[in-house]
Amino acid sequence: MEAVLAGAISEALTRLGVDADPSRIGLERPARADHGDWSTNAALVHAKGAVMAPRDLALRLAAELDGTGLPHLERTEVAGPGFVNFHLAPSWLHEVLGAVLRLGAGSYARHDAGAGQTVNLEFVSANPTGPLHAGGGRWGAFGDSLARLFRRCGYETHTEYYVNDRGTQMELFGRSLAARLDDRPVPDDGYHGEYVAEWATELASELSAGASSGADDLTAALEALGGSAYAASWGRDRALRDVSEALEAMNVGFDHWQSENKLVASGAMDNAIAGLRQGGWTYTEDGAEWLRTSDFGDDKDRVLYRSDGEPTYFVPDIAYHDAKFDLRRLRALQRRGAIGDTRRHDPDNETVDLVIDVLGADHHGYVPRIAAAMQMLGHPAESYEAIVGQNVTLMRDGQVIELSKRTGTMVEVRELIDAVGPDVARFAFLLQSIDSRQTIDIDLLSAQAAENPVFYVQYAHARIASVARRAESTGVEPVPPAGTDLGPLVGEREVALLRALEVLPSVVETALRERAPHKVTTWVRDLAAAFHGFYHDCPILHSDNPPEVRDARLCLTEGTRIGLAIGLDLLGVDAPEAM
RNA sequence: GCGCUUGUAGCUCAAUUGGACAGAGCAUCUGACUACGGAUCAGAAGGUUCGGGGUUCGAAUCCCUGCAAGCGCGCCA
Repeated sequence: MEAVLAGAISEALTRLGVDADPSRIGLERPARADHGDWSTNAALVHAKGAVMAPRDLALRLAAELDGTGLPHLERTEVAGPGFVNFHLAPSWLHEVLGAVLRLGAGSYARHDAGAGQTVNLEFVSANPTGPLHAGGGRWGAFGDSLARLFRRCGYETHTEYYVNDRGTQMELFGRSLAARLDDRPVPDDGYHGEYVAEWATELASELSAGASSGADDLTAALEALGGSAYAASWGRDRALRDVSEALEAMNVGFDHWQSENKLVASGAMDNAIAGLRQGGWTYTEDGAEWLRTSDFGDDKDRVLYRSDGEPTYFVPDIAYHDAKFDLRRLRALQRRGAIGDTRRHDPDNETVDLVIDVLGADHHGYVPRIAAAMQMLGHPAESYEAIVGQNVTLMRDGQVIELSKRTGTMVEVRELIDAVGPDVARFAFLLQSIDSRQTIDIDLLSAQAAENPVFYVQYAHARIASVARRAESTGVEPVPPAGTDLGPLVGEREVALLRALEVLPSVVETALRERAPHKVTTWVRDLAAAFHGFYHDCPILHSDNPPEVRDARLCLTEGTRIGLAIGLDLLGVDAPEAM
C-alpha cells in the first residue's frame, strides 16, 4: 500500500509540473486516527520549488490524486499547514489481515533485509568471578531480543559470551577462594561476597571426596592440584554454570562461550599483533609497544605491551574481535555443534559482515580503541558497532544498592527472577530504551508484580486461546478457512485492532534498525490494548451473532494471536494459553 | 577540567528520528457486564518537554549556551 501511494504521489506531482524529489517525500501513518490512514508532507516539501503556497499545492495534489482511482482510497483531505491525508476504506486492512493469516507467526513481519548477511553479537560477558549481578540481566534481555530481531530480518546471527578467564581478576578470585577454603582472610583487593564462602565450601567437599585416602588436609589437597590457580579455574566453571543457569531462566542463551585463555593459547594474539605491526601501526616508546589508535579518533595511543613485556588486556581483546570477523571460525564452531542451525549464506563470503558489542556505559571509553584496531586490521569502519547502554541502578527498601567488590554487596539476577518470575523480569528490562538509565527497585517490582504490564499482554493471548477453546467446544471452527469474508470488520474497535496489527512489520524493521527492542514492547502493549477493547465491545461467539460476523471476528482474533505470538517471541516472553 | 550519555505528567517511561492538539502504565477520583476470562473496558484530572537563545512552513527532537545527573579519562582489567 505504501509503495502504491508513494508512486502515485510522485506521478501526480509530475503531472502538476512539479519537479518531484521522491527522497524527500515523507509518507507516514499519522498518530491520530482522524488524520487518516496515511499522510504525506509532499506539498510542504515541494512548495518552494513550485513557487506556491503549501496549502495551494496540497489542494491541487489532493485533487489530482482523487482522480487517479487508487485502490481502497475513499477520499483525500488537506489539513494543517499542507499535509495531504489519505482516508482508506477498511478493505485495505482486510487485505492485511488476510496476509497475516496466510503467513502466520512464522512468516508475517519477516524481512529479508539481512539475507546473505552474517552478524556476530556479543553481550553480557561479565567476568566469571561470581554470580551475575541483576544489572547484567538488562544486557542479557537486550542482547537476546536484538538477536531475535536480527534473525527475524534474515541475518545469520551468532551470539557470544566472552569469558575473561585470564589475568589479574582471575588470580584474585582464585586466591580469594583458596583463602576461604582454609579460613584465611581474603586479600584486601579480593572478592568478599558471601558466595565466595559458599563456593569454597563446595570446593572443599569436592576436594575431600576426590582425595583418595581421607586426606583431611584441604590445603594440601588443593596444593596438589595447583593451588589458587586450580581454585581459579574451578571457580570459573562454577561461576559460568551459575551465570548460564540464571540467564537460561530468563530465556537467554548463547551460541558460543569464548574463553580468553583458549583464545590466547591458540596463538590468535600473535596473528593479530603481526597484522598490526605489518601495517606499521605500532611503535616503541619508553620501552613499551604502542598502537596508533589516535590516528582513528581515539583520545591517545594505547599500550599493547608494557615495558616489562607483558601484554595489556587490550591485546587479547583485539585478537578476539578480529577473530569474530572470521566466518571460518564460526563454521568450525558450528561443526563442533557449538552453534545452532544456519541459514542460507553466500558460500564465497568468508567474512562476518557485522560485529556488535553490547556494552555498559562504564566501558564506553574503550570503544574508540577497539574500533581503531579493527580498521587497522582491514575491517571497514561500519562493520564494527558498539551499542552502549546505560547501567542499571538497583534499589531495595528505597535504598540504592551499590555494587561493591570489597564489601561484597550485590543483588543477583537469580534473586530478581526468583522474586518476580522470568517474564516480569525480562519485560521490565525491555520496557525502556537502552539509552536511558534504568532503576529497578526489587521490592517495588515484587510488590507490583501482579500489575506488571506483561500480564496485560499475556492475558490478551490467554483470552484468545480461551475463545478458541470455547469455539471448539461449541462446534465452531476456531480459525475459519482462508477466503472468509472479512467485510463485516468495519466497527471502530475492529478497525483500531486491524490498524495496530498492520504496523508490526514496520515496528520490527525500525526496532532492528535502531537497535531498540523496547519498540516491540511498546507495540505489543498497544496491540493488547486494542484487542481488549475489541473483546469488550464486540461479542465473537455470542449466539445473537450472525455466522459471517462471528467468522470474521474469529479471523481477527486469530490474527491478533499471531501478532502477539510474534511480539512476545521477539521479547523472549512466554505466550500462555491460560493464566 | 575534557569526553560520552541522559533530562518529558506526582512516579516509571513512550513519542513513526523534523510533523499536526506531546501519549501510555502505575498512583488519585468517577463510572461499566444476568454475553465468549473483571488480570478487562470507559471517563476525569494531571505538562513552560531542565532554563535561555537560534535554524524553518513546523522543534521534545537539529545548532549554540547555561544548569543538573550517570559514566569514562593508567604501561589497571
